[in-house]
Amino acid sequence: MKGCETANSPDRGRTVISRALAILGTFTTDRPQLTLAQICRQTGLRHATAHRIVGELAAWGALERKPGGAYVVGLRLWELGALNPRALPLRVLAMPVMEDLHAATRQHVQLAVLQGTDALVVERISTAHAVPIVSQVGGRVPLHASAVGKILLAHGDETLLDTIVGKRLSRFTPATITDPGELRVTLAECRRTGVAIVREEMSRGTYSVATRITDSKDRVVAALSVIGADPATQRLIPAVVVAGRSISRDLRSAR
Amino acid sequence: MKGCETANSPDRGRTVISRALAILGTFTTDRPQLTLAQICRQTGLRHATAHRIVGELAAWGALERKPGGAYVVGLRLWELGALNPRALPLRVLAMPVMEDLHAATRQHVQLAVLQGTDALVVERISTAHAVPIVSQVGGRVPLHASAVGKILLAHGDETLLDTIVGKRLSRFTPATITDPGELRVTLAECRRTGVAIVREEMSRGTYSVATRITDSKDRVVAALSVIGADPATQRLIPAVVVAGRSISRDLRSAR
DNA sequence: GCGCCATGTCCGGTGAATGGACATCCGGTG
DNA sequence: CACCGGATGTCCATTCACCGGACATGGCGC
Repeated sequence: MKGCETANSPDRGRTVISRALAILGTFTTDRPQLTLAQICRQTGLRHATAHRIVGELAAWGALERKPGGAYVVGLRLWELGALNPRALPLRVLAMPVMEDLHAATRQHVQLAVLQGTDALVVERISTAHAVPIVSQVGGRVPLHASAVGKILLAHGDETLLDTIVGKRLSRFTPATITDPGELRVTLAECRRTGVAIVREEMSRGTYSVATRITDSKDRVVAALSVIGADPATQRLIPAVVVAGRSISRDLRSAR
Repeated sequence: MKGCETANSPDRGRTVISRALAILGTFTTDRPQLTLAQICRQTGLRHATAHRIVGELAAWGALERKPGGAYVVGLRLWELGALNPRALPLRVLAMPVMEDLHAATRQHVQLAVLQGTDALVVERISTAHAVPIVSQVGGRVPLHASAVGKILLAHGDETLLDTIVGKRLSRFTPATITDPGELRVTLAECRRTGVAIVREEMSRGTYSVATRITDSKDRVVAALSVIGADPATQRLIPAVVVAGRSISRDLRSAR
């Protein structure tokens, strides 16, 4: 490999594929549907170009056109995404255990994996009467302020931690850890105990505990958490750990 | 110059995007991971071309490289696919009701939407002790031999039915409907009653009933089914209908 | 009517994509 | 160990698909 890491950042992509991917990248949870004009503005592409690319993507099923004329991500992409081993296959294994954990605790149960510099929520079981929480399936939560995030960060690459710290630890509540040193101590604790505890660090009135999920080679591939409304949520640590190890075991025997 | 069409591909897509999509399209539930060489064989692309495109897709996160060298669909695509309104958002609304239906019946519960000429299973709740079934989340089931499929087909475009009938109705069991006329009668019945009943038409020993899920404009957007092990599964029709209407109502108020 | 904006279509110049050739790395085999 | 077949990775001159300015269409409000 040559020193060719200057590929993407300087300007917007020159290759057709990068443009197509840029178009796909404009779709987010906040903006799940876009018109052609919006896509043009977002990507900076000429409308003729965007029109052609979007047309091709839509013809294949990567995008779909709604009656109004707006585009949404196509079902075909969902189908494709379902093949990712850390998403749906993991979920299929984890779901029964998550149900058990939910039944035993009556609290939100979350499953997340590492995606870039965030934790991606792959599955969640909620109760209508439990604490309202912001996260959603398919959404992201910060690594330094969530229980699942801390687990993933603690077992992640050293450079990942540097990246996270490097772009400053954003504050959500007074309890959010924003000091790099303090974060490192906390993460070391996570590695030692295998458990992460978060007390109102992401939003007031929510407490959560998380544990790791490992694959057959003992690599941490996901994190499992329970989210409650009071500090006593800590008492659920044993339940979470049991569930986490159960999923890890299923994962081991499955592959 | 042009004399290089060689053997396999008469006139494959010549645009870059179509090639990239062709590469993505080679990933299926049967072949969730592929090496570069396999991708080349599948798509008929030169390895230099595939190498470059795959590299670009992987850099963006549409594909991921496993330790062994094989590629899998990237988590970023799952994240994108989660934005499709007929996939995850629908699922979020349907899930609580599906749980209820599952609790009340102790049978498999399935949610499917129309994708091309198949029914795509978007969500499923299973029990370890229930009938083993072939379908899986992210997988497809035939429109003419499954309960969810019949519902979707009955309310689909007229041309869709022509297409399905046109490429012959494949037989899975002696009970599978393979006669176009008989199928049309069955579908008319589905439209009239709002319920589809399937008795061992897809696999022996499985019986299922399905109902439709409609959006705020009364368009059928999905189908909900319960799958049991004996003909008495029909007694669950009222439960399925109630659940289906409940989801439809939630769908109406949500958007 | 008229302007405004979004979408859709066309065509000539040109630079990104192609694919043949070469290089490297690995596991199997005589 | 030398050899081989197959897979991955890299390079570069040729050329053809892509780009984007320009024009056409269609809806909406004034």
